[in-house]
Amino acid sequence: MKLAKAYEPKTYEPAIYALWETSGAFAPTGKGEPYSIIMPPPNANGNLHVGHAYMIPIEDILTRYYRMNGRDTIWIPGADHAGFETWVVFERSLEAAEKSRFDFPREELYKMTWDFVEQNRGNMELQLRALGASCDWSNLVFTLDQKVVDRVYQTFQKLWDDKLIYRGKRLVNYCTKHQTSFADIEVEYREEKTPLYYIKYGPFELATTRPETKFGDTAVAVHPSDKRYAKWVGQTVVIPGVNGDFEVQVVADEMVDLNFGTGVVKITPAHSFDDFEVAGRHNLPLKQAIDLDGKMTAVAGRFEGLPVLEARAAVVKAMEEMGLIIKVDKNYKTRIGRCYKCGTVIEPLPMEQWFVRVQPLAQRAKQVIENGQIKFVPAQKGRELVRYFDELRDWNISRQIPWGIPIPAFRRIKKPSDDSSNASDEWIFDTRVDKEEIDIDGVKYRRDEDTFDTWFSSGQWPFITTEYLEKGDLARFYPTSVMETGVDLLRQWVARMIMLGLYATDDVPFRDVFFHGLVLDEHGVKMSKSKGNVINPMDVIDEYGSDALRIGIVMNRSAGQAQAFSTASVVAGRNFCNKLWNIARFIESKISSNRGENSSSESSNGNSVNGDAEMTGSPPEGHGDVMSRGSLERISRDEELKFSPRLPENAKPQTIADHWILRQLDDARKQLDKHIKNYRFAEAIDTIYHVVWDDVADWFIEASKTTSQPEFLDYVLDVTLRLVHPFAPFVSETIWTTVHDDETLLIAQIWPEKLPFDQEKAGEFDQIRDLISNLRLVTAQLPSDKYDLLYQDDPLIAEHADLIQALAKLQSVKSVKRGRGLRLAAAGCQAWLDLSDELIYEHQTRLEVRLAETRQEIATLDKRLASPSYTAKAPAHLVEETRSQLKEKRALEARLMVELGV
RNA sequence: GGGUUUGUAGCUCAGUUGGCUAGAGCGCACGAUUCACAUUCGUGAGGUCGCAGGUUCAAGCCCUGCCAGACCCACCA
Repeated sequence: MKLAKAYEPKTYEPAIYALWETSGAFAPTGKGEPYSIIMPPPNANGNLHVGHAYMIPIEDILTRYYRMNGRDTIWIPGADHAGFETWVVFERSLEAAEKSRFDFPREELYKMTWDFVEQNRGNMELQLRALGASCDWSNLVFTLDQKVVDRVYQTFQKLWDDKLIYRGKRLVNYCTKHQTSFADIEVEYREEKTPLYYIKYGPFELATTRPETKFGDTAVAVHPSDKRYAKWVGQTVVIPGVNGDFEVQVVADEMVDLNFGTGVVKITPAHSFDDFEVAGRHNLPLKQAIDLDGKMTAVAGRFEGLPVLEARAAVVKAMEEMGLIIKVDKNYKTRIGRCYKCGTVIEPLPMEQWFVRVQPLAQRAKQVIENGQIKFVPAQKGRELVRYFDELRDWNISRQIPWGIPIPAFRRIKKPSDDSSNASDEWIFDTRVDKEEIDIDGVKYRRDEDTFDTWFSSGQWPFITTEYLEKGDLARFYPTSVMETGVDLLRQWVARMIMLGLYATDDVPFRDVFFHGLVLDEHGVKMSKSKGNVINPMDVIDEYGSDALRIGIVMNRSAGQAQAFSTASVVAGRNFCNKLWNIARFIESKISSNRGENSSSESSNGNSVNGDAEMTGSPPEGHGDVMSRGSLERISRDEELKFSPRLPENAKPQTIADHWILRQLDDARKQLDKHIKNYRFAEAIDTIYHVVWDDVADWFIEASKTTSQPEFLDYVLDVTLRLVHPFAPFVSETIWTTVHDDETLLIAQIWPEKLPFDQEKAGEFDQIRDLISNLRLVTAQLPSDKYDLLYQDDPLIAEHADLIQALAKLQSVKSVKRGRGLRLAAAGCQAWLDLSDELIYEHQTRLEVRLAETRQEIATLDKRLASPSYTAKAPAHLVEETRSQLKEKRALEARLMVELGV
């Protein structure tokens, strides 16, 4: 059978994923301390973007790591109905069919959107699988699932009963095209040029960019300390306008900037957020001049019905004719809010909406963060939230799109005879939202047509998905262990989860929060469709493999920081997988040749025994072999599979290299534990990358070639695969399932515990390594040739002569009575490189440089130790360290001097 | 304007409570190589850690100021 030289991810990944999924390995075990992560639900009918390709690996590393550590682990996937995103796409498809939302009742629109989503659904879930997400699919939650709706209604009712919900006329950011209001964070502000009109305004002059809102003016404001206008404050003045005279009050308010324009501001409470606040402070009436279609209302008189911009032009013209315009600054620039989807200018408009009285919730959330009950990574994000909670204003939870959870509220239909003045009595809570009208004791009510802000439901996500309040099977996973999400969702999502979690469950929704930063393009520029610099993670997987993408994207990245995507890192990730693959190929070949001597029929598929073929067999066979495993009952998660390092009697570490590699792997294990605990994923990748490449491959495997012991090699591979698995699950599992014929899966194995090694022997290998490095350094400078190493009374060299000869590529290693040639500067050895005088002479300059460097270092250390304040104040162990360093350097200096023959 | 954050090798970035002789990947230079891997191996060059002060025995890390960039919030009618 042809030997596949390289690891081909595409050949194995889908089969490996299917194997995991069908084995039941993703499900919690019900044993051990719970560990839970809830996946921020990707858009159900969208595609994953490169941000997901960062988020999913992080969550998967955590999940796999804690699963291997014997925790009762669940990672709950989700799918988001993506209210607004989806609605925009769907509405565009309606427009394409020359239809509009106004042609259908709400139920039908909802159903149509549902079907639309259904058609486009599934991609996202396949892509999560391609990324290797080991999430529990059986517990996937869609944001419009009945259980979500039920719980959201109960929370709404609780808020309602606690008088934390109210109906208020508030200015909303309104897009007249989408016919919906937006949260502040959904409005995009851009600096734009717009004329600033200086106008005569009764006894005043003032500047405005929006003359058409004049019909909604109910006051003018001046600064309280402005002497120029003090006499007017409190009076009502008559303003001649294009529709005749009208009256406004003069009020004094701090919001006015003394130095801008004339220091006088016209107040239009219905169409400006600031003015609305001023109106609140001074009890000013609201006059609406613009309606929901962006056209002038009846208060505009003869301008009624004109769209805003036309009205502005017409009003300006009329004012010019009346001589009310003093001057126009055409180069004036201001920030204008626009709809982030369609670019329409956002109008501040007064609307009746549902609001959550948010401060009581916010203050509680703030307290929890200040008490340290939720750990933030990076920590400053917690402090940012504390400030945010203090400033947070009441939360508008109404949205005017049909694609969402209907608000369960009905308003009494007034009869002509009614004279109801108490507004709060008109609304009732009722969940029969499928009915347009309901009848209670002969009184008819009409439902609110609005839906909830998606953040209102996703803010309850942790306790909804775990069915905590319903005391469901997953309730033990609440609060969740960690919430992993993007920094951009700190306020809109994380803040709301904390507030609503505390409110509904009296507990924090999660213990830790980890924020990942934005993934930028290769040049550090934000990705966007319009710029055409979007990287599709599926293309990357296609070219380099899933593990490569995962390593490449997690490598060189720190929490909360926006950082560039690097193809070079993905390439490094792919090379790493290939390296691991080849380590396994090498070890497998040693094991199988060993087996070949002892037994005759070990192959599980009945083919002739050939390790290489088994390991790298062409895809159909490999695939079949892989697929034959993994039914649920075949996976044993029981005690006997526990990793207690299962070291066979004949696989004990023997050589110093054996002890050394166990020490290196054990160090790596400890490092990985620390890094994962601290959410330092880039460092963890770095650790695993180097222990596998530098230590296992470059030193241990190379050393093992002189004294091969297959059982021990097998053991090293076993440990290595376990350590690698959370980071590169596909390649590690592919190797595991191929080299083991015991039906186990790596995903269900236990993380290594302390490894058995002899510290002293490991140290001896360090010495040999040092000598080999030294030899390589010297010979690299010499003409390419093979040289002889001579040693004198050196048992360590004598014992490991073969190893040194092989790794340093020497011609021979010989014991001599008296050394000659170039004395080597490696610590604690009596060795010479047998060189001619000419070659020693050529090498001398290098040695001189090295000697000078060493002397410089000695001087530095000397100086440090000479300072009495250092020896007195620095910690004793550091002073001791400095002393031993100095001693070493002095010894090196002496050896170098011997080499140089000085 | 308020706040956060970044500035470390040619590029992308690490550097956890100050102990560093400042690291990694990629790139670059030189050399090697039939038999696990050219997606390889060995060796090396390359940094006054944005600038200027300060604290300390010791500063890439702490403090102050400045320069340059990014982001968030608020916003002038």
